[in-house]
Amino acid sequence: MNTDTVRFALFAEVFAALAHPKRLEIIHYLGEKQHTAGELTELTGLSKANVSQHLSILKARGLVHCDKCGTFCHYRLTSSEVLQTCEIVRHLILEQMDLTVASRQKLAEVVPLRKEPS
Amino acid sequence: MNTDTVRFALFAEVFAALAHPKRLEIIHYLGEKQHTAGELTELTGLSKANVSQHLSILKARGLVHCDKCGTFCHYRLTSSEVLQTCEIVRHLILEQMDLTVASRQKLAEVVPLRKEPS
DNA sequence: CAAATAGTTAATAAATTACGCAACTATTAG
DNA sequence: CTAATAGTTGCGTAATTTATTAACTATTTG
Repeated sequence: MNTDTVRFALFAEVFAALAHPKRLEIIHYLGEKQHTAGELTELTGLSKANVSQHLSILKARGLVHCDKCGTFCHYRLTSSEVLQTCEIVRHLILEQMDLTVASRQKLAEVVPLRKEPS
Repeated sequence: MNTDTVRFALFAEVFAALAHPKRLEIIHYLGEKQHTAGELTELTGLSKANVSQHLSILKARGLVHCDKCGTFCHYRLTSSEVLQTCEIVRHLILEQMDLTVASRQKLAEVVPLRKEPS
């Protein structure tokens, strides 16, 4: 197993942690301010156990950090770069949507689109 | 299904496309210059079919674009933001490594680490 | 100490993803 | 038209991921 193989696998693990809608939602809430596991349970509507599992995945990949305080676990993002990553992907998605719209308009110049019933 | 649910799902799909070592390797090669599917087969050491499957996932998520030219398919990254995303994650990983080293050193100040037999 | 609260962990079943193989399409060359 | 080349697609199986349930630890409170 060469160095690059390990490197790509490491990257893939971080991306895999981000590859779940509910984990992204958790990250979104933690981007605003820190939250306890219980608060995230309410915010996401998931079960306590499920939130805990998601948080442990995010923690294992170094995306969130946990401060234990009594019986409460205060979670927060480890770095602003977590949100930055999401922000760039947001641009990517928007670009792609623009492209879709653009190519649809281009198409419309050749074959006029029928107005869909609203 | 509310708007945010859809939004997080969309993000998750893009991250899922990035959550595979070989797809990241493909992105790495495409970051240097465009390549045909056949070239990527050689570069990655994967089977032709497998490369094609990975490329179709990357294409479906809008990360790569394909120009067909005769029987050849020239693939390229759709945007420099694909590499930017990887770059930020690289920082995240490095930060985390630094933290690991730092906390290990901090620990060493209290409880001297025994040298492991090499 | 007992009960309540906050959270984690383990086990399992369902769903998803990955990959090899074979069959397939499409383009080019003879 | 036939063969060769470049690439894609469908399918079966193995591996991984996910969510649920129940059981668990740890801390606080009465």
